Amino acid sequence: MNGSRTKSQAGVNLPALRHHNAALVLDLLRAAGAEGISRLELAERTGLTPQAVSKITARLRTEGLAVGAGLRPSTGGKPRTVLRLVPDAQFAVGLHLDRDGLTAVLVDLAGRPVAVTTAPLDFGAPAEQVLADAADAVRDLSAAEPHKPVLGLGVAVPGPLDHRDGVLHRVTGFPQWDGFPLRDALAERTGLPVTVDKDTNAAALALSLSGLPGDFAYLHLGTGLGAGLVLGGAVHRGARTGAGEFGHQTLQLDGPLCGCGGRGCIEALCLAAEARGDRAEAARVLGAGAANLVGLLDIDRVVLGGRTVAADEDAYVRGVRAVIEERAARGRGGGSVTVTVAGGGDRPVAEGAAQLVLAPVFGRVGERG
Amino acid sequence: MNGSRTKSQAGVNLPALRHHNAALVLDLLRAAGAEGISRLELAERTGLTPQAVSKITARLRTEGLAVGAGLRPSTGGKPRTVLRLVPDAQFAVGLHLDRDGLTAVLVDLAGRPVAVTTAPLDFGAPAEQVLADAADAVRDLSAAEPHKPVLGLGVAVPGPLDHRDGVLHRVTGFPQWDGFPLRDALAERTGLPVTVDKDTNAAALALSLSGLPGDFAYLHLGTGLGAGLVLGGAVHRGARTGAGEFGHQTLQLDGPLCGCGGRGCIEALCLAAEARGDRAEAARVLGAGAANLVGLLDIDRVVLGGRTVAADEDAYVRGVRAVIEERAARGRGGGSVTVTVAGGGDRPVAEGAAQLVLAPVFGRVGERG
DNA sequence: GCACTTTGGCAACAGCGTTGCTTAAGTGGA
DNA sequence: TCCACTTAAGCAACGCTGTTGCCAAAGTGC
Repeated sequence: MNGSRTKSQAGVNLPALRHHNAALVLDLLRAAGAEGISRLELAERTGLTPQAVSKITARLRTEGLAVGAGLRPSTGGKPRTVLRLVPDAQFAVGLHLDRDGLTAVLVDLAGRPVAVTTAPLDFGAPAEQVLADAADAVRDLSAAEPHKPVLGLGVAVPGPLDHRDGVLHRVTGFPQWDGFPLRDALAERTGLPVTVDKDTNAAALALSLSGLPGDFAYLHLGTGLGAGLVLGGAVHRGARTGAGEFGHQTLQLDGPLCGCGGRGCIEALCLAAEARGDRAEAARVLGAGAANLVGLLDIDRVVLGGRTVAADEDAYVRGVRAVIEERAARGRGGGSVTVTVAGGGDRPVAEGAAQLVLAPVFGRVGERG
Repeated sequence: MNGSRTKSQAGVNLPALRHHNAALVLDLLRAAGAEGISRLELAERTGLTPQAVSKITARLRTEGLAVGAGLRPSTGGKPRTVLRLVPDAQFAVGLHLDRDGLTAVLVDLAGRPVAVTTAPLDFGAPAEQVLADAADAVRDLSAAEPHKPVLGLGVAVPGPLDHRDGVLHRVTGFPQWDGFPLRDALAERTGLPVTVDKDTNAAALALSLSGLPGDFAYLHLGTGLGAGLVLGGAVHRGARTGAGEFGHQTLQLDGPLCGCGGRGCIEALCLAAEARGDRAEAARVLGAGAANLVGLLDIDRVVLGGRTVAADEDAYVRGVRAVIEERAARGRGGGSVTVTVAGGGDRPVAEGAAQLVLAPVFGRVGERG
């Protein structure tokens, strides 16, 4: 109930209250997974009374979003009824448009993929062609569950864009997309509500909704270096969806020239080390950037991903962890920061794109969303 | 209504809804200042119906928090009644404990100081002595408005701490404060509810509530270098209130040794340049760090403050702005970032400390607060 | 002076979570 | 086997929220 106030419109009336509490309960059901959760646990976690939870879950059951799933062992009285989300009540489509390929995935309410399509893609081709290919993939995928509602289409793209109106800015190397209204164009072709976001934000959202606790940064090292930030439990996009520009942070004042025109950028240093086979140095550079980020934002975890990291996960995790721990030892000895890798290569990006659609169902809207 | 979900307890019932909407209206009244705002504008801004706003403002008027303040010019019908916050209905005390001095300020609901006290302070003295001095200052100040309620005491301290339980961690150079429960100790001695935060966060909060729009970073360059971040309209504190560790970001890999034990920290580079009289280089270094931050978080504005900046505001603003603009020109040409200075030296810190108490009244709670 | 516009309060209302109570469904000792 | 006890969950009444429909108040302008 906090966050930006600048645009206002934050007044809450009864329908909004009802929707909020229902989303809250749905989110807890989702987090509980197949094991389920009892009404009384829901009441305890939400701060609502058990009776209120009973009413809310009754509505969810009539809508087909929740069902009973057995009983808990008795603790001396009537056993608790366990409630569970019905994952295949609704679906969402995620679409990852990359420079050289397209991945589309149909996920259920629990975020699990039920159908996947991949296809080569020339992102430099005329917009009409790219849009047609994308719309075809989405249409094929939607047919996989013909009788269940598809809530919408989430799209992850590499370049800078405006998350609110879904208009692309100039994607590096593909000037023809500058100013292109991708959201509206795809909405028209697919007939679905469309949400667009950066690929790193989608990956971070997928990680956040997959149960990763606390605040974290997702660092993606592939052909470039970018970051997705989850702060206060929500994806931080910034005023212009530009947050996460990590690769061109200056890490070496007056250092070697980078392709962006700057000097001493993390991306340039890191990829140069990788190119000359010095993986330890690449990891150390990435670690220094990660440590900067950890200190600045006081996050709990750093998650590494991308093709370059996937090639030698251990080396990168060890190298990054070493730098962060060394710096933490010099500062306050407080909470330890976890360094892990995101498995699955680029798959999380497409799934995260689908989560752009599902997140609002569970009350998980980004700040300034 | 977004933000962290990990700790739950986010269920909203009718009293919570009422409180939220009342705080929302109060915040708009505060932002409108002495000019006031009409019921219909409030309705438009909140998304509530005019009748709901009428009910809410009627309650606020009976509580003495709002009053009518004249009429707007008619636009062809009955003129709108303007409502205005009653700033002296309630007060809050802000306390800034610095290494060598103490500043206490009594502010009204509008955040305006009505009484100020400064005193020398030896932060290295025994805790009992420091607490007694602080409590005395607070008591004297509260007496300035004897018949009006003082909502609480906000305290800003230099070192790392936990904002939630108000316990200090080891303040650099003052090991005796490590683990000291400052919040509870001061609450006992003053009889007021106490909120504790880092000095840079307090300054950032003061700037945010004083009407600075959008997201921004406050960079404080004095004896050290720190930052306060306002993201999504709220102060970002991070998991352990440690966010804003800016001075020891690595900006020059393997650069000169810093007092913290690291190499190439912004603070070391910046203060070294300042020490040898090269102010342009100091500003350039600060600008490089600021540009990193702007890119990472996609913020709208950078605010500079602190004694070192105050000594030559123009040089720092120009230097920082130059680096940010140069880097923006290389990236997407999007929204321009504003670079300004926070006037008033250290005064905003004490006022921001008081705002720690006032912020919840206006529904302005930090994430994970 | 009268028609019109706009503001804002009054009264009735729908719907939210809460409270008080009852029923359902177990455990465990006599 | 029975019965007292415990715990879970629904029913009914309720208080309070913002909303809706209506009307009085207070201006403008022909």
